[in-house]
Amino acid sequence: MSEAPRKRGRPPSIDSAAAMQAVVELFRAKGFAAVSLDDLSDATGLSRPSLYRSFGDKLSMYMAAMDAFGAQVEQAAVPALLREGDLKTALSEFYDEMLAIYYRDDSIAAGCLVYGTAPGSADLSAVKSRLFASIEQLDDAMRDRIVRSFPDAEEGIINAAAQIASNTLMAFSARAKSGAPKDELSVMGAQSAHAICTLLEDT
Amino acid sequence: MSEAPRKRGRPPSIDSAAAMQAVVELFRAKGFAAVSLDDLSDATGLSRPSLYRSFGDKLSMYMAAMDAFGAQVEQAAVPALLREGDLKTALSEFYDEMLAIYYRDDSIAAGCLVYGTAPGSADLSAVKSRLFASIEQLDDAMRDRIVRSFPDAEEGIINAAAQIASNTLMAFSARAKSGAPKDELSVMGAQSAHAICTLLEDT
DNA sequence: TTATTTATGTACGAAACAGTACAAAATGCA
DNA sequence: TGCATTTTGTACTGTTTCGTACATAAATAA
Repeated sequence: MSEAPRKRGRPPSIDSAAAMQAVVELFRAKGFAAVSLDDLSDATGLSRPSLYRSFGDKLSMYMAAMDAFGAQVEQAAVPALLREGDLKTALSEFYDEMLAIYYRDDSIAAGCLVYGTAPGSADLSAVKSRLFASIEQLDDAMRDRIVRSFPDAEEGIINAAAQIASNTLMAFSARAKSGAPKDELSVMGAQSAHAICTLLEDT
Repeated sequence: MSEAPRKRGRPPSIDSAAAMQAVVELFRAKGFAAVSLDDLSDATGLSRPSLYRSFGDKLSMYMAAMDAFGAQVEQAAVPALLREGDLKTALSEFYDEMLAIYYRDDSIAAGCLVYGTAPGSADLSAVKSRLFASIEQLDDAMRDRIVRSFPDAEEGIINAAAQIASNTLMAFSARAKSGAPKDELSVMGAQSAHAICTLLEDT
C-alpha cells in the first residue's frame, strides 16, 4: 500500500496541501467572486496554469476549499461536540473550538468559509447545494448530540434545540466578520448552550 | 414645502426608486463582487453613466442598496415586533414578516441583502462597519422588546435571549439562500420564539 | 546516451470591466 | 426664436481577467 512505485516524469515541486490552505484563507477573507486567479496565484506561489492543473477552474478551487475547511472543522471542533459529558459543556466547547477557527488568522476575523461566503454566492447552484448540505450536516450532528444527553425529550423540542444550536454557529460567522470580539461570542455560545439545556430540561 | 420650483434643464426621465429596487434585488441575488456595472445597467435600464450620476460608484450603490433594504425592513417587519402583546407572538410574526422579504422574489430565495451578502464582502471596511451596525441595531431592538415583556428579568438572561433572537434571524438568511423551504423556517421561528420565552420565564 | 513522460512557467489572445469625455436631447428663460 | 442649463447615451481608454498554447525543465526507461 505504502509502496512508492516511483513515477515516470518530472516530480511535482509544489506543496499541494499548503497551496490549498492559502486558497482557503483567501476565499475566506474575500469571498468567492472577489478573488481572482491572479490573487490565488500570488497567494499560493503557483502559476496560473499550475493552479488549473492542480485544482481546475475557480469554482472547483472554491469547492475544494470548502471540502478542506470542512475537514479541518471535522478534525478540530466536532470531537469536542461528541465528547462524553453534559450537553452544556460539550456545546460550549464546540463553539469555542469553532471560534478558534473563525478567528484563526490573527489580524482579520476571517469567519467561516461556508456560512460566511457561500450565501453570497448561492446563485451558483453548486455552491447552493454545498451550503444546503453543510447546514443539514450541522443540524444532524446537533440533533444526534442532543438526543444522546436527552433521550426522552420529545422530537419537536429536540429539533428546535438542534436548530437553535446550529443557528448560533451560523450567526457567529456573520458576527465575527463584522468585527465582534471573540470573547463576546464565546460568552454568547455559553449562554446559548445554557438556553438550549433549559429548554430541554423544562419539557 | 411641496412647492415644485420647476427646475431649469432637461427633466430626469429615470425612476430613481424603481432603479434602486432593481439594484437591491441584483445585489441580493448575486452579492457585491459578482455584480458588474453592466449587470446593474441592464437590470435598471439605466446607462452606466446614469448610474454613476445617480448613485456613484459600485460600492456606493451597494451601500445605498443596504440603506433601502433596511428601510423596507423597518417599514414592513419592525412594526410586528413592536406590536403590543406577548413576546412569543410578536417574535413569531416578526420572523414571518422577515421571511416574506427573504422569499420575496418568487423564484429564487434571495435572502437578506445585509446578512446574506455583506459577510462575504466584509474585507471592505465600509461593508464591515455597516454589517456591524446592522447587527447591533438588531440586538438592541430585540433587547428592548424583550425588556418590555419581561421587565424583571436579569440582564444576563435578557442579553442571551436577545442574541438568540438575533442569531435566529441571521441564520434564516443563510438557510433561505441554501434553498430551505419558507414554511420550514416559519416553524423554526415559532419554535425559537417559544424557546426564548421559556428561557425568560424559567429564571 | 537517447527517448519518453510528466511538471512548470512565459507569453499570448479574447473577453469583460470600470470609469469618463463628449455630443445630442430636452427643458426653462429671455 | 435663441441662450443657458441639466439630463442622457454613445463611444472611447486603459486595465483586469480568464483560459490556453507552447517551449523548457526534470525525472525515468531503454
